[in-house]
Amino acid sequence: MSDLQRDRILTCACELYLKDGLDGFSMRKLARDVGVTAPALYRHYQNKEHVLADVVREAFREFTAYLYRALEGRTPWERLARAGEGYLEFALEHPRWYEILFIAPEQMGMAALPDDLEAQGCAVHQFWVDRVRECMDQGLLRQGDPLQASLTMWAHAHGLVTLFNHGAFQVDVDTFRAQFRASGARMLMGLATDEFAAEAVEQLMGAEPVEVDSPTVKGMMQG
Amino acid sequence: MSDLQRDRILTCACELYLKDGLDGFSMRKLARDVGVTAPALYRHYQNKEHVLADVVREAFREFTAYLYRALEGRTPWERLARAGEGYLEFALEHPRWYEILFIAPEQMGMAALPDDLEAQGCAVHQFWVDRVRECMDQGLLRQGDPLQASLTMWAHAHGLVTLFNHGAFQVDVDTFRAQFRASGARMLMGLATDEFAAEAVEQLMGAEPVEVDSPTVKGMMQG
DNA sequence: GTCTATAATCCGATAGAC
DNA sequence: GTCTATCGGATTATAGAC
Repeated sequence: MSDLQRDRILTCACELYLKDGLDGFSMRKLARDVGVTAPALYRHYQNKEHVLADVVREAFREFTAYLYRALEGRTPWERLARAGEGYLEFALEHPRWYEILFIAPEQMGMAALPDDLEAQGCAVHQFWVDRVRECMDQGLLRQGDPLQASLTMWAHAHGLVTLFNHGAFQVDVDTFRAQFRASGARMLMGLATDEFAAEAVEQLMGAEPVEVDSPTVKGMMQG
Repeated sequence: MSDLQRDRILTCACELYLKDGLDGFSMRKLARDVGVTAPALYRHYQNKEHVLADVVREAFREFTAYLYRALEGRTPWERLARAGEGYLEFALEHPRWYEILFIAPEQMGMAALPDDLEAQGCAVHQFWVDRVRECMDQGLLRQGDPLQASLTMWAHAHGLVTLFNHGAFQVDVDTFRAQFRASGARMLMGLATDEFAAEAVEQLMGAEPVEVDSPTVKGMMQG
């Protein structure tokens, strides 16, 4: 069942995407890179959309490889910290791969994400929830909903790497790595002073002890 | 020096961008909406790039209007909290405006951002640094570099709204508002337990008491 | 200032010969 | 399985008449 030519097309498609981005990706360019004419591609792929779906699958393979190395850590904290490092390194070393994980399916000409890709996103998010939960169980992170806490951490990390990759910070990569860690440390320690923290939280959450419903995370990515 | 037709074109351009996004924006569509043929537009605008630059200027006008209302707050904390609310409401009510503030200039066919837009971004970022600094001065936020702390808060907020607007969370808007506040509260209070916080920070920052260089923020947005 | 007409490219996808 | 040829569409932008 192996289709060598299809594999060759996918390889070229990934290279083309990494080189020119989603906007610069076209079936005609892809055909040129493969060394055939454009119609020949349609013998192996139904259309552009299906090619891009395979490219996203490759992006997930790369991404999870970086993340799951964190499981070699021997303590919950080590695993969480290594997962954060892996997230950062992936985003820095492969910004185009990182980008396509968060691109809306409509931008790729899809009505919705294929089910298997949606499932991949859920699995990655579950990985984060598990890393947070075991730290809570050990008393390293404050008790609470691990899903909520993981969203806070994820949003912070995603925001930082997105802003950096878009060039909003004029710093070199090593400086940014230090910033990323320092900012993570501020999140763990808290931005408010001890005296003000309780009051600030109360003002933000309202008087009543709030229990926000857990969101259903559709996938880690791509709505 | 008023050019009424140019104003009309810009109005239609903003409506077209808000309706169809950057990908769906073309000079032909714009001409159709204005009620003229495409070449007529080039009497008033040099090219598409210049039209889009004016659209981004409008986005900044809207954005700063939301933000600067926060200055009506009577205390530093009230001003900071209101700024956060304004940021959230702007991103929720005008996701397309929010989006274009962070789009890379190359995606709009520009080599770089016009100087005045770059300056707008810097001004907005300075606004945030000022909100943080006055809270530090009052002992509400931990002492430190206001620029660093503001980046942590900004990344967190940007990450959350980006993920929500891209549809990664399957929650309604009101639930997300509550999540946004709750997540902000977690950032102020800190994710780690009091017992673990110091150790975690030390492990993240290294043994030596670290002073990360302040990044030069090129503009709040758009590298 | 607006028009018609057009240049010059690009795109995804298909029909049908070989 | 690949080719040539082509359909049908998009785009930015310009030349020149009115």
